[in-house]
Amino acid sequence: MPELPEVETVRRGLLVTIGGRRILSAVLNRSDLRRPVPPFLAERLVGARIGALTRRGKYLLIALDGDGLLLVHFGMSGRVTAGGADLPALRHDHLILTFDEGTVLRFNDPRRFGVIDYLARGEEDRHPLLAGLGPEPLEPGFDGVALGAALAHRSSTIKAALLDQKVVAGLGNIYACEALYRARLSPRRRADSLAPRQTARLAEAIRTVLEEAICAGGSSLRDYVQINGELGYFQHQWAVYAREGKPCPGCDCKKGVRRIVQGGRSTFFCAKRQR
DNA sequence: CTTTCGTCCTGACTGC
DNA sequence: TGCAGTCAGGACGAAA
Repeated sequence: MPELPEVETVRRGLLVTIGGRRILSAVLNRSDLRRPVPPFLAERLVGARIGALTRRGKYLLIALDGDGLLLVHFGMSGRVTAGGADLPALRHDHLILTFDEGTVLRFNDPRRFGVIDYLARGEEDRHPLLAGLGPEPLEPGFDGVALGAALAHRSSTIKAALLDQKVVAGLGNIYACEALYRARLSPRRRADSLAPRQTARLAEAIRTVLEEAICAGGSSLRDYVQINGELGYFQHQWAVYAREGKPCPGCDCKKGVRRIVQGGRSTFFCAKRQR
């Protein structure tokens, strides 16, 4: 479930471990991920030096000298770890990169919902996976007005809308639930029913929950780890997610946190506090 | 156009 | 202990 904070944590970790390094070897063990990995990927990577490391929504973009970009999406179970050459190869290590000075980077994804792709620099805006993405919630332009515009004329629930990457890039199930809790908005509200002050509150809640999660190194539920293998610890700060029946931290309601299913996804919320 | 639903996949967990 | 069944969920494509 790597969402924006987890991808951002990986990006920052990679900055330190592989920034400026040269790729000595690239081994692609299997290419049948969510979409096929380009067959020429490995040969393009060998010899390349790592340039800028950026992120768009839940996508990690690793620039290579020359004119290429390595695009990585973690899907459900993807993880990237960096270590020495002594680390044993694991099942589901789909891409293994060895760098000068001996660092070994592994992309591991048991469920293979992840994506690895290669694109030319300047193609970012046209790439099918990136072209339709909504605003970056941590960029300055993201506020209640922008969010309100994205939610206008949407009849779906606000919860479903927040999971739509066209509305805002980077939220998944965990942070959508947590942001709605912080904004005191019911996940069952129609997306287009929010008043301006409510969209402002929600935009601010999205921003703060993501920032706090990044500070905590992300949330570790089952699969996610930071690139050094350590767990994130934001899961200890969840107010509602995966806390069905437990007391809501913000009020004394008897029922506690409730779980409902929306669009096949679990939603956790406090019916008293969120309206 | 928007929205919903089924699908992909494997590991962790539950219940018998 | 073992095995079958269920569940989790990001994003796409098809259908409504």
